[in-house]
Amino acid sequence: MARTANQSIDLYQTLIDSGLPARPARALAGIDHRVVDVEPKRPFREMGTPRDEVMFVVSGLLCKYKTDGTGRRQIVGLRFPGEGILPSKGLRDFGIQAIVPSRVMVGSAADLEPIMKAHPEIAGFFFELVQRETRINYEWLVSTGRRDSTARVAHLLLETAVRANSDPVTDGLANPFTQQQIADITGQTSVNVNRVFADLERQGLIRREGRRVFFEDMAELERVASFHSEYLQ
Amino acid sequence: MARTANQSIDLYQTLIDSGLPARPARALAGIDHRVVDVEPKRPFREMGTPRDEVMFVVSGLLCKYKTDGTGRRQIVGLRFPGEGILPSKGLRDFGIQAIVPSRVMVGSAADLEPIMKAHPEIAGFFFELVQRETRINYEWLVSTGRRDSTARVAHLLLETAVRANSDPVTDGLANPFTQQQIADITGQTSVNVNRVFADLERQGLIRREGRRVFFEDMAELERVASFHSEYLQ
DNA sequence: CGGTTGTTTGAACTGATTCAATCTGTGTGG
DNA sequence: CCACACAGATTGAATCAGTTCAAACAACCG
Repeated sequence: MARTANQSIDLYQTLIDSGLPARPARALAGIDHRVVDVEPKRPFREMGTPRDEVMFVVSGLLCKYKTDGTGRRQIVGLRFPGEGILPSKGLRDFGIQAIVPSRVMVGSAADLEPIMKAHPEIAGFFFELVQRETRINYEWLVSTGRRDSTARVAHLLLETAVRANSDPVTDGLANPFTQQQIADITGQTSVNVNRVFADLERQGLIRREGRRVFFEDMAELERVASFHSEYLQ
Repeated sequence: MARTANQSIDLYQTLIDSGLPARPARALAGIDHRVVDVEPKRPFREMGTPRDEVMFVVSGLLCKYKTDGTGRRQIVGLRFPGEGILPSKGLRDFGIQAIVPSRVMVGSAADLEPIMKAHPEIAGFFFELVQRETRINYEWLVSTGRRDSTARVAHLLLETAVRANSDPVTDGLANPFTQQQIADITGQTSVNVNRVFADLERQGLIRREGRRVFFEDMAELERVASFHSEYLQ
């Protein structure tokens, strides 16, 4: 049960920033937990295992993924620092993997329960977290269902910039994804994602320096992506 | 505030069936509410309106939908009888419409709050409801992102049969959707949905009598759809 | 019966996939 | 510091799944 004051403070601050009052935030951040370093490329949690853990991402980036009948992968959710994966009854119907090397706080659902009883605000807090994820999910569904490939990629970039809390115009977005991962999120092939990136750059909407992406024309980018940030709260 | 004993008993029973204990179920079903008849084709709730209502579908079928930049519609969720739409902070980022004529119980979030305080089990109950919807959402994301058009339609039919609680082999599934609506769910065009239906029938996987669909080869249908019912609980 | 909504079909087209090859950057060991 | 390996990015050509447009057909309903 490794725990450092530093990491707990990070989580506490994150919870506060997410709108949880101080007392329940302290209780939640103080829960007995491990801090795990997760490497990309190897599965962290497999599909079909029990969902008896609370997780909060301290740093890095996790994804939830599923696989269709023919083995093609679809990433169904992302978890940025401060976001969590809550426990539930039954088994996990998704796998969890890191996109970049990540640090994750992992506690047990059993330890969480008494704290939720003692601090009823936590239930409402979790509820709002889940609602936000649902809104993101809906937006992803619109992307994969109705937007063309350019709009999908642009939308993901804009969403990532907001969720990663970066300033993509001046600093550029430190794009954490490989083109294959973007394909797995947006429901395309990596080949096409590559062509979309080239298009976006040719049109002057973005500029690339290695993985880093600068948003050269934010307004136009948001227009082609039909991106409206309100769903991120 | 129209309310009949009959309808309240329906909701009560539904809540019980969904796993809520008797006392909180009675309290929840007894909340002050209207029973609204919703007609298809005209919007019931518009996007951008406050999410200050609890709704439970008594009969019929509702959908949540969004629209992409070019006005193309994507249905992002369905609500079968016994399923609900919970309140949240902020504005609705989706519209609500009926697929078939529906009866909906509508209460106010303000009335819900004291009842949730008095019956803490309700929070957990709601949480599990939302988790189930999230699992369905993930499955839809895999469909629109990775499955081919045949698998998408087949998957929707199988999911609908389970959620509508019908026996699609002997009785047939009373398919509530127009082909345009199936297209709006699966991210296709109605023309292609039509061709997929014809294909499925030609392959002997389904048989159609008007809107009604009989599943002639359940095992094969589940295989082509990569459908595993566990995510529906 | 006429109007409306939904289904079916055909033909042309196109966005995205597939397959395959090449290129680039980064890290590793000698 | 170079040679090599490896992962990821890029490009081209052929193919195909699904769209688009347009028209015909069927079912339903007042």
